[in-house]
Amino acid sequence: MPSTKDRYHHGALREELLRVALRLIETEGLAAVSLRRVAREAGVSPGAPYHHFADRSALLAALSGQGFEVLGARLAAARAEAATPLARLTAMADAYIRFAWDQPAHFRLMFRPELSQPDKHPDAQQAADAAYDILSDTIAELVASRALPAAQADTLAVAFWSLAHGVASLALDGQLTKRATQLGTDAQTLADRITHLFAGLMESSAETT
Amino acid sequence: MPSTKDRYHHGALREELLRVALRLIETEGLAAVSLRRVAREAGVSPGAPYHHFADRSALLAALSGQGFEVLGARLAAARAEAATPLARLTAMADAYIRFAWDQPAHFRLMFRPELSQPDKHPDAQQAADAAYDILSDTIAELVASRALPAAQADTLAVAFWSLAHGVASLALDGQLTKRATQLGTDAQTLADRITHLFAGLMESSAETT
DNA sequence: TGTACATCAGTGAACGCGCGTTCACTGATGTAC
DNA sequence: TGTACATCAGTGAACGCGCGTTCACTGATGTAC
Repeated sequence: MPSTKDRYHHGALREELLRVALRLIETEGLAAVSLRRVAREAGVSPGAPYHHFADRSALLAALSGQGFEVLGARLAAARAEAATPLARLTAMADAYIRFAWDQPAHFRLMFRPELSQPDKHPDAQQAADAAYDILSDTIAELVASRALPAAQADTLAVAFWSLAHGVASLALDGQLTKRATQLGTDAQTLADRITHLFAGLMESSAETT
Repeated sequence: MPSTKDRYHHGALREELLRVALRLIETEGLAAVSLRRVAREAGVSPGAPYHHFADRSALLAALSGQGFEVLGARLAAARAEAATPLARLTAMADAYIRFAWDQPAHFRLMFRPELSQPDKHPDAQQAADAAYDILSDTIAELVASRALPAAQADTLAVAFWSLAHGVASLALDGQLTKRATQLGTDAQTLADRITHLFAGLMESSAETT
C-alpha cells in the first residue's frame, strides 16, 4: 500500500502516462488504450490525466509527435552517416524499417491520424512535417547532385519511401515473417535484401545514364 | 413508416448489414462500426444481426474476406491480361493500388487483423491466402521463366508487393496526395510513375543479366 | 527561520452514454398432408 | 386447395460494462515576507 505521500504529487506523471500508453499499445493493441485504463495502470485516479492532457486525443497526439521526433532523429542520423546521395536514401529506408521494428507502438499510432487528430494538435503535426522534410531535403540533394535524372529523382524518392513504408507495415502485420519463413529466411534478412536489391537496381540504372 | 410486412423478413439482411458497415467505414471510419450502429442504420433492431453473425468480429471478418476475394479477382485479372512474367508483376502492383483506392473501407479492414480475428474465422483467412497465392504463383513463374536471376526473383516479388502496399497505404493516409501536390501532379499519376519506374529499373537490370 | 498563503496535482464519486450480447416473444414463411 | 404446424428472422426490453469527462475536494509544495 503506497503511503499518502507517495500517492500525491507523482512528479513525472505526464511521462509515466505516455510510457504506460506505449506499453499498452505494444502488449494489447491500440484498442486497449483508454484514458481510464492508462490512469489505472499508472496507479492513479481516472481524473488525474486531465491535469496533463486536455483529452484522450491529446495524449495520443503527444505520443505520435514523440514518435515522429524519434523517427526524424533516426533518419537524420542515417543520412549523416552515408556518403553519397544514393547511399543516403538507402540508409534512410533501412532506418525507417528499423524504427517500425523497434517502436511498433509509435509506428502504428503515427499512421492513424483519426486517433491523434493532428488538426487539433499542431505540435505533433509539426514533428511529422519535420521528419518528412528530412526526406525532402535528401530528394533535393539527389536532384542537385545529378546522381539520377532529375525527372526521375522525385518519383524515386517517394517510391523509396513507399517501399520502406510497405515493408514496415507488412512486417508489423506479421506478413513479412510469414513470407520470409516460406523462403527459408527471416524477416530482418528479407527486409535488408529488399532495400539493397532496389538500391542495386538504382545504381546500375544511374550508371547507364 | 414501414409496414409490419416490410419490417419483418428483410430477406437479405446479411448483405444489407455488410453494405452498411462498409459505407460506415468509408464515411466515418472503422471506429464508427458497432453492431448496434450498423443495425440502426439498416433500420433493424439491435438483436437482429445476431441471426446472421455470431458476433461483431464475425461481421468484420466476413467483410475482410469479401475484400480479399475482390482483391484476388482483380489480381488474377491483371495477371491474365499481361503478356510477360515481368509485365504481370507490374500489372498486379497497379491493380493492388487501384483496389485500395476503389475500396478503401475493405482495404483498411483487411490489414487490421485484430478487428476481424482471422484465427476465429477460417473463411476470411482462406480468402486472404488465396489472394497471396496469386502473387506466389506469379513469383514461381518468374523464377521458372528465368526472366530474372532466381536468387533475386523471390526477393523482388516481396519487394514489389511491399511497394504496392506502401503506395496504397500512403495514398489512403492522404500522404500521396500531399507529396503529389508538392510535385505539381496528382496522386494517381504519381502512383503510376512509381510502379513504372520500378518496372523500368527491373527490365533494364534483366537485360544486362 | 517560521508562518501565511497561493498554487499545483492529486482524489474519488458521479454523470450520461453507447456498446455487445441475451432472451422471451411473435409475425411471416415454407412444408406436409 | 386448405389447414396445422415447424421454422425462420425479426422485435424490443433488459443486463452489466467501461468509457470520457466533470467537479468539489484536499494534500503537498513553493513563495513572500
